[in-house]
Amino acid sequence: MPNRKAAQPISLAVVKTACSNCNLHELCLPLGLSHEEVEKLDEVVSARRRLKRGEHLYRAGEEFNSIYAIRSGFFKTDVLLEDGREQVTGFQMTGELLGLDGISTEQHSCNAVALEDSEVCTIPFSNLEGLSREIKTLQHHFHKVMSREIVRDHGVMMLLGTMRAEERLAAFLLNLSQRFTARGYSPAEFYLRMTREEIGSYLGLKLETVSRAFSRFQEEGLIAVQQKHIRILNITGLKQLMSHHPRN
Amino acid sequence: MPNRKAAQPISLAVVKTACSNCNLHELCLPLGLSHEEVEKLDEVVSARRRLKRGEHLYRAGEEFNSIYAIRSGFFKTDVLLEDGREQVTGFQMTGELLGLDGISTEQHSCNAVALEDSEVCTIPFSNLEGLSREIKTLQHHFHKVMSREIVRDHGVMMLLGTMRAEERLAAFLLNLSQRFTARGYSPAEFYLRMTREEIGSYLGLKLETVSRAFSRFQEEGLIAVQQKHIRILNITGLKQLMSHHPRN
DNA sequence: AAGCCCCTTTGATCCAAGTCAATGTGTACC
DNA sequence: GGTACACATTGACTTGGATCAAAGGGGCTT
Repeated sequence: MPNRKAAQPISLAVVKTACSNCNLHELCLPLGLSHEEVEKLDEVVSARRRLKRGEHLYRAGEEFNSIYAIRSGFFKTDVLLEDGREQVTGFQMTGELLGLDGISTEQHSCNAVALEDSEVCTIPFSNLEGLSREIKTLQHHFHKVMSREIVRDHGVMMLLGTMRAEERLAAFLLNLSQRFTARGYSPAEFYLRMTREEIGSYLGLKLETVSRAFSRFQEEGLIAVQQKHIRILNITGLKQLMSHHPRN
Repeated sequence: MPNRKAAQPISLAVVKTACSNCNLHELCLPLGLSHEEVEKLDEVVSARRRLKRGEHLYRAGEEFNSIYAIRSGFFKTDVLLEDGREQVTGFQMTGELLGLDGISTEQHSCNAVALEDSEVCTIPFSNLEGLSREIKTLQHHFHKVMSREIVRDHGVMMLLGTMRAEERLAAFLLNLSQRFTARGYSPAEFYLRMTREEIGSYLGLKLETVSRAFSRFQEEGLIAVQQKHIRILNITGLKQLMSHHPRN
C-alpha cells in the first residue's frame, strides 16, 4: 500500500525527478542522448506531479509553460465546442508527451485528464528550448516527436474520414495493442482505461455503436470482451477487417 | 504577361530566393526576426522550385530532406491507404509550410500536390535546425508553427468526429475565407482550387453530398456558387449554422 | 467551331449508424 | 451487505449521407 508514513522526511534524491535513472529512456525525450546530456536534461525537468483518476493535468485556455512526460498512468486529451460537443483527440500512455498543442498560442488548446492515477514529469518549455539549442540530438529528437504527433493526427483523420465503424474500432484496438507491446505488456490482453463513450468520441461514433461493434467482434471470435477487459484472439482477423471495406 | 524573353541571361540576384525581400515575412518563418537574422535565413533557404498544376512536390515514402515554404500557389496533402482509399489531410496556401510530417521518420508520410501553378522555397531541414540553434526567435517560431499544425489537425478531428455535412462545409468555407483575408484577399469572394471530390475527401463526405450542401446554402441565400467561384453572402448565417446542430 | 473529357448537379433508393428506450452489470459508498 | 450510480448491452426504429444513375456545363484540344 502506498500509504506514506506520517511526518517521515523524504530524501531529496527520491523526490527529485531523474531522467538518468528513469526506465523510460527508450520511449521519452532522453532517447539517444549521452549520459552527460541526460544529466543536463535532469536539471531541466523541474518536478514530478501526481494525479488521481479524473484529475485535470491542464485545461483548455490555461497559460502554457511546460510540456509533460508521462512517467506512469494513462490520459485522454479532448476539445470542447461551445455548444457542448466533445471530441477526444487522443489517449496518451507512459513515455508519451502531453502539452505540445500549447506551444502555438502559449495557451493550452485542449484538456488533459488522467484516466487512472498517474505521474508526470514537468518540463518547463523554455528550458527545453534552451537545452535543445545546446544539444543537437535533443533538438532533433524533440522535432521528431512533434512531427510524429502530426503524422499520428493524419492517421486519425484518415480513420474518421474514410473508415466504417468496425474498421475504426479494429484500428483502435490494434493501435493500443501495439503501444502496450512497445511498453513490455501483453499485445493480446489489456484493460481499457476509457469508457465506451470516450472511445466513441475519439472514433467519431456513438457509445452504442462502439458497444455493438465489440459484441460483433466477440461473436466472430476476434476478441473476448468483458467490460473493460479485452483479449485479442485473432489479430490477423482484426487486421483483415480493415482492408475488407466494401467498395470505394 | 510573364513570358520570359528568349536566351536573356537572368541575374543571380533575381533567381536567388531571398527571405529579406520576400513579402511573406508576416506569414512565413522570418516572422519576428531581425534584419540580420533574416539574412542568415536567406543563406539556408537553398532554392526555389516551380510546380505546374497537378505536379507533386513530394510523395509518401520519399526521403525527407527539406521542408518547403509556399511562395505562391495552392497545394493539397493526402494520404493513401493500400486499398486505394484517399484522405486529403489539408490544403495549404501562400506562406504556409509543407513537409513537417516527414521529420518524424525521415520519410515523407503523405503526398503534396500543387492544385495550381505554384512556387516554393526549399529549406534543407538540417540547415534550419542548425540556424535555430543559433537564433532563439527562429527556434521558437518554428516550434509554434509545428504546434499550430497539431492544433489545426485537432480542429479537423473535431469536424470529422462531431459535425454534420453542412456544418463541415460551413466550417471549411469560413476557414478558407479567414485565410484569404489574412493574405489580403477578399473574405467574401474566392475561387476554389480543389474539386468537389477533394473537398469531400477532406471533410469525410462524398462529392455528391458536398455538391448538395453547396446547393442548399445557395437556396438559403448564404452563398452564391458558380462552379469553383464562391461568394459568401451571409457570413453570420454560415457561422450560426455551425452552432445550430440538432441535439447531442 | 466541334467534340471530348472532366467536373458538377440533381434525382431515386438504400443502408450504416444514430436515436430512443429498457434492461443488465459491476463497483463504490454508506 | 445493500443500495445507488455510472457504465454497458441490446432491441426497435429513424435518418443523414452513401450509392447508383443520368444529364448538364466548361474548358480543353484539334
